[in-house]
Amino acid sequence: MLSSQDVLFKALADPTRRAIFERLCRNGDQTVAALTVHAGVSQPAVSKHLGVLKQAGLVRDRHEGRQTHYCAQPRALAPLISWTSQMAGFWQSRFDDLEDLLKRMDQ
Amino acid sequence: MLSSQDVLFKALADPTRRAIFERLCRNGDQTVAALTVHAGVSQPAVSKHLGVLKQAGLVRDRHEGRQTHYCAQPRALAPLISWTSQMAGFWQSRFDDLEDLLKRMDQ
DNA sequence: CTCACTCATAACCCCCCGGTTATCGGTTAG
DNA sequence: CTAACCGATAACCGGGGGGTTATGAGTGAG
Repeated sequence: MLSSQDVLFKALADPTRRAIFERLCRNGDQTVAALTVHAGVSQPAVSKHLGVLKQAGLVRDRHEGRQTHYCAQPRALAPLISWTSQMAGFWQSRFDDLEDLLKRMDQ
Repeated sequence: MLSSQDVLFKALADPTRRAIFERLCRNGDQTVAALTVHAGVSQPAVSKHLGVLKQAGLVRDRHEGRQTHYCAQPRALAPLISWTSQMAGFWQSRFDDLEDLLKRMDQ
């Protein structure tokens, strides 16, 4: 079983891929050619990265004639945010428990 | 140059490593042996993972006799949270711009 | 002092992943 | 219709990363 966090973290672990996603978030709709210009890698590489991002639900594609436009789906970041806040939450709650314990000891 | 997000995403991209970090967040201080029991991999593998997490600032180690205790540092997740909210923010601002444009067109 | 225990490091292996070039299917321009 | 363009797929390659076993450094127990 591979969790949704796993897919997201793996998809965003690569710098090139993260840069592509970032660009789509900043500047909105982009064709593959436009993304390739700034990616620093070949067009097939960009296509592969877009495939991974699409599998992770981070982008959507739209065909328009012979071009393919991609756009970001930041909503897909939700599980990631959820996980991080959960981690921070666990830590906080353990801290609260300790504080609680200290208070009870104080009485 | 490798950004702090890069280190964090790469560190958390591996399921075994994420599980170790998660356990440290949930249950607090753990020795290497204790972590190894639940990790599903050998002790040297666990040590390597802990090394990566430590490099990323996600854990701290404390030597106590011949044992080494590790504890989570969820504060290190900050850049990750920052990045994700930034991505969502860009999207939101572009949305706001569009709304703004529509309002101006409406006049 | 010696032996057992805990963890880190070394040395090695294999597979996955990110890159490349070559090519193909689909689409539009001329 | 033909030729050029756009993007995805195929086939291949090299490096890195996660796994293992073996061993070493440091500490505590007896």
